[in-house]
Amino acid sequence: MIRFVRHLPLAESEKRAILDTPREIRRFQRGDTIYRPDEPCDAARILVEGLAAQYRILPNGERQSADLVFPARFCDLGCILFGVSDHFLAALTDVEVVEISTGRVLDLFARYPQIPVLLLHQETRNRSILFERLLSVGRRPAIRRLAHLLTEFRLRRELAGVAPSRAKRVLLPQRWIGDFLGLTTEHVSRTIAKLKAMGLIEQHRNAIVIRDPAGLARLAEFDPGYLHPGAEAPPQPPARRGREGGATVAGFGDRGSGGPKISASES
Amino acid sequence: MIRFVRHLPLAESEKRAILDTPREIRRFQRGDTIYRPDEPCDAARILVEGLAAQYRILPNGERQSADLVFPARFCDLGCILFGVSDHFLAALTDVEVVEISTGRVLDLFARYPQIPVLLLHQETRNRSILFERLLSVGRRPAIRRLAHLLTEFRLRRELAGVAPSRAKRVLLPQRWIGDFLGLTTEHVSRTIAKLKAMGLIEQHRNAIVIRDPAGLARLAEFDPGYLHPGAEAPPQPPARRGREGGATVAGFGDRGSGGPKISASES
DNA sequence: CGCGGGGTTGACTTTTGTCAAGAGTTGTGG
DNA sequence: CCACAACTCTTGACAAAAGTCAACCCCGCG
Repeated sequence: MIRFVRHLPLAESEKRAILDTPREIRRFQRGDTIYRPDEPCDAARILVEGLAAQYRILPNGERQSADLVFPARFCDLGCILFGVSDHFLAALTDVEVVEISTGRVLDLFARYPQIPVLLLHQETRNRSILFERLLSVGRRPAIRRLAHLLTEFRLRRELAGVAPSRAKRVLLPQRWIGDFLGLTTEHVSRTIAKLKAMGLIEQHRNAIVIRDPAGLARLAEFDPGYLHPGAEAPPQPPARRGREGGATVAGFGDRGSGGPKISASES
Repeated sequence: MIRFVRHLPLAESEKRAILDTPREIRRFQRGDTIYRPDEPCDAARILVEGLAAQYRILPNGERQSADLVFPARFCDLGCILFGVSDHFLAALTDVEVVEISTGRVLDLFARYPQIPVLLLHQETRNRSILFERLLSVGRRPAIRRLAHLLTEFRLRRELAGVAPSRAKRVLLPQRWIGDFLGLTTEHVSRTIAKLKAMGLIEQHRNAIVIRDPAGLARLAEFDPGYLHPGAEAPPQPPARRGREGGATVAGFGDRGSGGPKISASES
């Protein structure tokens, strides 16, 4: 149930502390709104199980989604740091969320300085992903946008440990795909049809299955660098101090630099 | 020169430490590329003077810009945290950048845990701003996009301490405006013309001057919440509890901890 | 069964992009 | 100090991408 803590790249003592922190589990079903920006908000929320999507709305009701939230991730730092969240969170599947009160989180920050650093990593990566989404929406034509989104989600699921075969299935209502890509559902539907006609994907019921990951990535001109693949999930044993003027920080030892490259085009 | 440190919401000892850290100043002129994602990168870069823009490019050369970098801000956390930066930084004016080697920055992190927390704040806000940009590009028509961008920049400059009258002048090539908004320069030009015709802005040479800030904000359906205005510049935030040097996270003292109960899942 | 929520399809509209030419500016060197 | 080159911005005619509206299909479900 709190298995998610195990996957964080933190030292044992830090995990201990998190596990010892009082928390509350809340469950939601697919389609529920987990939180909204206009509610008071005094707890950190961490997704434990399921999949959720962050989005904002316009006065006319149009929605734009920024990103998916995967398990073991903070849903909204804004809530602890600013006391408000700046978006809606929707449950894309049945979902479990852990809540830890803001006060306790800040306490953890103070006692375990590695935690803010970890979050800083995650937030920096989150911003990078968002930047890439903006690039898609701003400059790529619909078909590439879609190819890119599908490739990104597949890759992120793999990086999070999902088996490649499973990661090739994307189960996401077209309405949501449109909200990620800034497209209408009609256009999403037509675009999916094109991808299908090209033999890059197939559809089973409401799921998209990537048939040719490499081809899809090529069409998307996908460059995985922005995901900072090296910095992902693999539980990182507590680090000893690095050499060279402290080139590493405990817990994030040798992330990044020179890091492992993931080719977008594996098949 | 390092006046920028004074504006950071940190304790004196922390500012001292930053000031005592060896660093290097580099200067660039308008139009220069300050860094690119394909270069090795082993230092944190903090903008001291001037204005810069972060952008990514597509293989065909199209650009999408994410955000402006204002003075006293880190340009790219990715560089220290992951050893690569994921974007280009262009100097929009003549610019001064301070570089502090990654090793020393990580050392500062370790010795002054408030610093990562401060950066976490900034990065969370940065992501929020980026989210709003995505909302613009994905869902708002060109004229609102532009109105929104102009309003955002004006407001952010005011929040950073620029006099309102000065903040109403936006000096930004249309090429860049297009890169922020995902539009071509031709379309930007036409859109500016419309805003002008509506009496909301005027143009003097290459500068746009906001004539009717309220009207422009209204057209943009601008809601400033995403800027987290409370969390901005004011050097010493209100610490209601422990002062300076203690157990509280500078400026984030005690946000509501005694947890009100949350209602269970809604439908 | 009949209902409803996705998803699909087609005809048509609107927005934005493309291409091309021209007008202002700015800066530079002769 | 002028002339010209190099930008940047503007404008127009046209093309393409994406949106709108409306009907319809397909299933799963009560």
